[in-house]
Amino acid sequence: MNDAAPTGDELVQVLATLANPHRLRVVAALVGERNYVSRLARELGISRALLQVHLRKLETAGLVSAHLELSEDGKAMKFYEVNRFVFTLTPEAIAAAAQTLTIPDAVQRDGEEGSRS
Amino acid sequence: MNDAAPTGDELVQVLATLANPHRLRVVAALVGERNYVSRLARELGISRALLQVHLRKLETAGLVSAHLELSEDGKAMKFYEVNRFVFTLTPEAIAAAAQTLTIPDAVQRDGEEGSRS
DNA sequence: TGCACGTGCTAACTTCTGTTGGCATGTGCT
DNA sequence: AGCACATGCCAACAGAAGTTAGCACGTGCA
Repeated sequence: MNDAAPTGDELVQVLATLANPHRLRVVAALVGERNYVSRLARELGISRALLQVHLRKLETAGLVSAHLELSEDGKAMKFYEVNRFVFTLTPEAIAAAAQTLTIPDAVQRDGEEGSRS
Repeated sequence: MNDAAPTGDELVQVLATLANPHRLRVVAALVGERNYVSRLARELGISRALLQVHLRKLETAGLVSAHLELSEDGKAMKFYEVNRFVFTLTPEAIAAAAQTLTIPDAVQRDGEEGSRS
């Protein structure tokens, strides 16, 4: 989740996760200000159910992380915060990542093995 | 298409475009080696129709560019090559981009404009 | 003429994703 | 008890995206 070359699949996942206005806003809202689900949903003006889905995707991609906490009045609240990450997208970086993509399904011919850097 | 802060919508488009194994491979195949559609399709092992769709997306996102050329034997061939681009993905960059996202759909109420920060 | 090779397009199917709404759980306070 | 607020999950729909197959057009060459 750093600047080191990500695998193709990781890259695809991160990009797919970030390629969504809602999730971009979620990340933006979380920068420098951790928050819990319900409140975040209110601030962003979207439903909790929807936000949860997006948060889950972000978390799965490793872009945000969550931890459950108990507020003073005993309520369980799930706080989210953004992780530090840096992804640099250039043709070369993509070319490198593409070589580590898992094979769609088929051939993977023989003379091919030296694949992994 | 450079390192300068992209708008939210641009970012979303680029990320969505790159968030696909096939398109990653296409970009990879095009790095340092321009190619024409039919040949590229053969090399990648995918159908021309499919490749065309992906190439179009890549082109729309500004990641590759095409120009029609006539081969020596008079055949019209469409050559593609990758554009130079650099996108740096960090929480902060995303936060900045998110602010320039076009409104999802509805209200865009009046007192809303100075919204952020 | 017929084949090989290049281009482009579109209709149709399948699969994935986003989104909503409802219902369940739990707590503290009046 | 009833309300407000927190969490979680799931079924269902709508729409977007990926993919295939087939057709059109063009050229050069045996």
